[in-house]
Formats: sequence, structure tokens, C-alpha cells
Amino acid sequence: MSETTERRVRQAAIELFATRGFHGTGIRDLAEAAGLSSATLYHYMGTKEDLLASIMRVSLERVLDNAARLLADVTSPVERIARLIALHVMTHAEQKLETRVVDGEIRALSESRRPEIVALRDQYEDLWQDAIDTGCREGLLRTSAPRVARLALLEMCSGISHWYSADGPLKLDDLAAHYIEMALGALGANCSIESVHSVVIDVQAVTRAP
Amino acid sequence: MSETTERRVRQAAIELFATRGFHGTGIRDLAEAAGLSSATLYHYMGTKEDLLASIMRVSLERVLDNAARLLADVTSPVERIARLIALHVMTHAEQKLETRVVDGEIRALSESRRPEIVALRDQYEDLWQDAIDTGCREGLLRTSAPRVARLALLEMCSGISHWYSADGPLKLDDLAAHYIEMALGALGANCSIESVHSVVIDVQAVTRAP
Amino acid sequence: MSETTERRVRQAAIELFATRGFHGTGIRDLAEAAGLSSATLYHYMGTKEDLLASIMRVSLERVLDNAARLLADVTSPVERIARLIALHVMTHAEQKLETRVVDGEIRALSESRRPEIVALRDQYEDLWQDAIDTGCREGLLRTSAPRVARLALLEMCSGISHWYSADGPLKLDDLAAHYIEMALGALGANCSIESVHSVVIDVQAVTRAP
Amino acid sequence: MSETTERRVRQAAIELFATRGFHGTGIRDLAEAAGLSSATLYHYMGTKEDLLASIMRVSLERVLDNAARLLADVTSPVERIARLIALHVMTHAEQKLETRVVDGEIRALSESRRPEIVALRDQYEDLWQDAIDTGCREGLLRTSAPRVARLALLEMCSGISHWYSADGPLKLDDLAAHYIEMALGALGANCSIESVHSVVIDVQAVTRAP
DNA sequence: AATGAATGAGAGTTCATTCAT
DNA sequence: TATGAATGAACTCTCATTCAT
Repeated sequence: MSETTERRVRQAAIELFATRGFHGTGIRDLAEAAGLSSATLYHYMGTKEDLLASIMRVSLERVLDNAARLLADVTSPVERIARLIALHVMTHAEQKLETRVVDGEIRALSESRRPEIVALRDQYEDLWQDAIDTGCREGLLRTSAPRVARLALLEMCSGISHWYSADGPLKLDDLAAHYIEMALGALGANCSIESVHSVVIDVQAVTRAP
Repeated sequence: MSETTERRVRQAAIELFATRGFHGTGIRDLAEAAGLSSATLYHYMGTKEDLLASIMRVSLERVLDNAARLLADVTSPVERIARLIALHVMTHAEQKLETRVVDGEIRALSESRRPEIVALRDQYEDLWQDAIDTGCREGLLRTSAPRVARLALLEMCSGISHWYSADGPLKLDDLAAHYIEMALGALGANCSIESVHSVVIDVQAVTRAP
Repeated sequence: MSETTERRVRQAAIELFATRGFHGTGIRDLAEAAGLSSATLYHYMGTKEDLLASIMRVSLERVLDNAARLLADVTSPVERIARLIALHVMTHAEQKLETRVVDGEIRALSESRRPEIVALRDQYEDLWQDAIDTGCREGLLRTSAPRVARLALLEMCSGISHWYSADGPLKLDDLAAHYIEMALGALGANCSIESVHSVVIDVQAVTRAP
Repeated sequence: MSETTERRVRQAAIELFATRGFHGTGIRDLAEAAGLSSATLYHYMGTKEDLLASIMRVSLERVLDNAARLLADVTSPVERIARLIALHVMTHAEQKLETRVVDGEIRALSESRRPEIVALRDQYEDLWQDAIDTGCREGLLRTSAPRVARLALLEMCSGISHWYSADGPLKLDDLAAHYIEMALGALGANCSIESVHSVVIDVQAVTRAP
């Protein structure tokens, strides 16, 4: 099974699922975008839903892996949040199509498929929740409803996938720094991170590691 | 043409489009949810896309109207932002299904239909942008990228439509206040709104007016 | 739902399933034979398999009903067998296509559908077995393996559905009489049925009753 | 071309065609059952239909050959019939899958392929017809419609392929004897075959000869 | 106001088969 | 000998929509 053709199929699916939605994407659209006949498509995937689930799984597992590496040995909850924000923003900017699929098409999964993906997503969001809760407990953050804060910040940071462009006026590291500042401001942290930018650089190191 | 039947159709559409997406909703699903045959459906709507566009238009025009009434005579940019946030949050909580359709299904509109709706949405978002820009100009807000701030805050506040429940532990007015605080924190405003709650009350008054 | 159109669909299905087999019959063949588009077909049936199962169920229930009426008040096992044979032969001649479907396409049913139909078939075949067993017990029949006899006779009589033609040289009542003689001969019964033909006439009366 | 692999393919085809039917069997099912890829399959067969026709041809030629050897030098029509019955029953029991394919899938052959196979089958059935006709002419059999008798008996004896099991309570030679008795009974022959069992033994000798 | 009947187009998926390697 | 890759055609079934009643 040609590795590169499979990648082409996945890439085509990511692009189409992201822009037209899963249900808005026909198998023939997919085939055309991948430069294959619709029958050949089925050499490289199971069902259309299999393909969707696989895209989601890979994406979520990658971000979970990156998060684990970024948070290892970091104890300060504010620093942990900052890193999560930077990772999230940069992931949602650099894989904007993929993340839109992950964030937006979970409802398209069948009842039997959904739990696996939702579990991965929850596992990731728990990292956020834990960091926020700890920060509150230690008096470093001020928010009256930590759960709401998590939801609000996740949505805020995910949104970048809807408009980010590498050609835009702001460099991605500046954007990430900006989001860190906004988020910490929203959480009532006195933004005393020595260097917001050093966080961004650490994230870049991890996400570009082999 | 029975007024209430039409409302039932629209309500069914809002529910299904919100939960399954436009392309994920069949005309037969719609008919069943409205308690009609699929043929009868066409007495109360044009095409499926007409119905979607109409739902969006009505929703956007309502929020624009509410915003206009809320901002009339309010000059303080911080107060204006606070009011927009409260309106947005409360609208996205109380009409969570409808707003999910408006926010999430624009891509399902055909090229010819989209501009009208996008124009309404842009008109609404411009209110936010203007308030933020003014606040920055007057030194009341501190944000290095006002456009990014607008996008981030809109996403953050819209997100409530994905999880809000009237049965939840937080009352909506508390939630709105919380969002105002988070947003102003993100914008670097010293949250010197005398009474965040009075804003919320004003919004409630306007959105419940005839 | 037009009664006659539905009948046309069923009749087309019976003809095609009988001559080409269930898997050899496409939904488009079916539609064409019924004079409908393939989409319209689905107004008159569920799935293709639903249609098959329904055809089988109706056919088996009809023959069970006829058998019950024919055997009521008949105690002589030889007479019972004779009646079952006549009914079977005449049914397999007059509904030769339908019976070929019932006899030959059970394997095409899905695992979940098959039990219901098989149960009906078994119920019918039990009537044969009971009559044969009783005849043996009472010394009226001579066969060393009653179960084998039942299987052999059923196959023998069912076969008529593969070649019977109303235009053939033998009238159906003569054929039925012939089969009764062969079967009773095979069972070692001295064919002392006073009048084989009276049995045939009784069967005709029952199968043509409302 | 590995002899044994080809045999595996044929055996897989026989099993699947017999249990699911020709049209119900996919080329991939076939490949899987034979332990090959579907492409490799085509080294060992022509088209799917070629394979079916070949299976039928081989089977029919074998039974014709066996019949010829069994009937050589046998002049008594009753003895000839008995031998044909025993051969038929034993063949349909020992090659139950193969014979089900031959008997049941002729309709799956294309118009151009069918005549050849039908000719072989007719050649075989003519042996039966001739024996029955001769028996009638010589007054040894009593049947009013010899053609019907042939059809009925063939069906009766073929049926064994649908239920025979080597593990069943009856040994095959007893079964064959039973069928001979039933058939001769049906034909009105006073079953004065000195030894039905000697017929069975002769058949076994012939069918197991090289 | 309401619907059964109808349909062309298209959905996702599998078909039998070929061919370069 | 064996197979991954490929495909046009076909599969069953659903789509959004129309129309006569």
C-alpha cells in the first residue's frame, strides 16, 4: 500500500472534511481530490467514517503526546497553562484543517465510534482543567468558575484554526504569545511569566522534534 | 398558512441542523420532527437551503437589532464591549441551537446565498471591532492585536452554545458576568465596571422586550 | 399505497427471484419489471431482503392455512398424506415461481431473518412427518427410515415447480393423482385410497376457497 | 501451475457456490477461502463463470462415465434403474456440495455457456428415461407418465445432497438401498431385486475405481 | 392544508477483472 | 507464482424535490 498515496488520501480528506464538512463531502469528491477513482479509494481506507475516525485519532494522539512531553518536569501551574495554550494555538494554526475536523466533526461519528474519540479529547482537556484547578487552589489564578474558564479558553484558542494564515501580518510565535497573555489575563494571573516567548520556543522545539 | 406549523418546522430545522448539521439532516428527518409528511413540508418552506438561510437571517437580524438598542447612548467603549459580551453570551445560551446553526453552517450555503448572510455577520462583528479599537485608542484597553482579540473573544463567547444548560449549576446572569470579567481581563482592562451585573440586567431587559 | 402497484412489485420480484435468484436480481431489474423507477420501488417495499422475506412468509402462511383446513377432521394417516401431497403438488404447480423462491432462496436470508421463515417451513414439514410417523406406527406404511422418506417425498413433490406448465400434456389433477400414487408406492402403502381423485378435488376446493 | 493450489481454488468455489450460490459468492470470498489474493486467483481460473462451468462439466462427465461403466452389460431395466439410483444417491451424498452446484446453478450460466452443460445433464437424464421407458414397455414398471416419473425420481434422489451427513444415523449404503426401494415402489415394480445391497456394492466399486 | 406517488441524481460501497511488477 | 494497485460498472439505497389529487 503506497505510503504516499495513502497520505494523499488523508490530506484530501482533511481538506474536504474541514471545508465542506464530513456529510458535505462525497466519496467522489474525495477521490477526485486525491487523484484516484472512487473504487481505488477503498484500497487506502475502510469506510468514509473509518477515515474520519482515523484522522481524529492520529491528531488527538499527536497532541496528547506533545502535551505530555511539554509538561514533563513543569510544576508551576501557570507555566503549564501557558505551555498548553501555546501548544494548542500553534497546533490549531499549523494544522488548521486537521484541527477543524477534530473539533467540528465529532458529531458525525456514529454512536459506536464516538466514545473512543471523545475519550481522547477528554483526556486532553483534563490536562487543561487540572492546570487551571491547581492554579486556583494555589491562589495564582482568580476565576470563579474554573470549568467555565477551561471551556471558554479552549474555544478561544481553537478559533485560530478558522482564520489563521501563514501569510498574515502576525508571526505565529507572536500570535501564540498574544493568546497566552489574553488567556492569563482572563484567568486573572498577573502575567509574571518571565518570558512568554521562551514558552513559545519550547513548544516549537517539541512539536518539531521527531 | 398556519403560523404555528411554520414555527414547528423552523424549530425542528434548528434542532436538527444544530445537532446533525445541515448536510447531516435529511428532508425526511425534518418532516418527521415537525410531524408532517415531507411533501407537506414544502408548504412551509422553499428549499432546504432557503430554510437554512432564513433561520440565519432572522437570528442575525434579531441580534443586530438588540445590539443597536443596547448600545444606543452608550459611549464608554468598555461599557459597550461589556454589553456586547453579555448580549452575545446570553443569546448563545438562550438560543444555543439557533446560534450553533448560524455560527456553524455558513459553509453549507451556496456561493450565491452566502454573501447576504456573511454581510449580516460582518456587520455584527464590526460592532465588536469598533468598540475594541476605540478602547485601545483611548488607552482603556491593552491589546497588541485588536483584530486577533476580537476573533478570540467572539469564539470564546460563542462557545457557550456548545455546553450551556439551563439546569447547570451557574445561573445565566452569573455566567454572563463571568464572561465579561474574563474578556475584560483578556483585554487588559482594569475591570472597573462599577457593576458588571447592571450590564447583565440591561441586556436582559432589552432581549426580553417585545 | 396503490394496492395494485404493490402487487405488481411482488409479482415482478417473484418472477425474477425465481428465475435468476435473489442475488442474481438487481434492484433495477426489479424496477424495470414492475414498470417503476428504482427509487419508486422503495415506496412499495422495505429493503430487497424485506421483500424476499415477505414473499416467503405469505406463501408459507397460505400453505399452512390450506393444510390446516384440509387436514381438519381427517384421521386416516394415509388420507392425510395423500392430501398433503396433493396440496403440495398443486401449490408447487400453480404457484411454481413463488414456491421456487420459498424453497430455493432461504439461504439468501440474513442470519437474523432466517429463523422466522425456517420456523414456518419446519411447521409445515412437521405435518408431513407426523402423518408418515403415524402411518408407520399403525402399520399402514412400510418405510425403514421415516425421516428420510419425508425428505425424499418433499423433494420429489417440490420438483414439479421446476418444469410444470399449464399447457403440458397432463392436466394438473392427473399429475397430482400420479404423484399420490408414486408417493404411496414409495411408502409401501397398498394404494387402496378409494378414490385418489376425490382427494384432488377436495384440495382444489380448499385452495380456491376465499 | 501448482496442481494442489488449483484444487484448493476449485474446492473453495464448490463450497461457496453450494452454500451461498454463484451470485452470492464474491471473487474476494473465493480468494480468501482459497488462501490467495483475488489477483492470484486468476492464475488458476478463467473468469468466475469459467470456473463454475468447469466444475459442472467435470462433475457431469464423471457421473456419466461412472454410469456408463455401471450399466455396461446390464440389460434388465429394473437393474439399470436400481444402479442409476444408487449411483445418483451416493454421488449426491458423497459430493453433496458439488452436486448442489451442478443442480442449482445452471441458471447462473450465460446463454452461451449453458447449452454445453445442459447437454451433458440431458445425456445423463436420458439414461434414466431410457431405463424407465424400457421397464414400462416390458411391463416391469407401472407408471402412467414415465416422463413425470423420471423427473420426480431425479428430484427425490438429488435431494439427499441438501441434508446428508456422513455422521448421520444411517450408513450411506443403507440410505442408497432405502432410496432404491422407495423409487421402485414409486414405479410400481415389485421390488424383486434379489439383492438391493449387491447393487450398492457394485456402485461403490465403480465410483471408487481409479 | 395535506399527502401518496413519483423520480433523476447521487449517496457509499462492492463488483469482477486487469496489469505492472 | 504471486500480488498491490487500479478501475469502470454496478450494487443497494437515499437524496431533495415535484405534482396531481
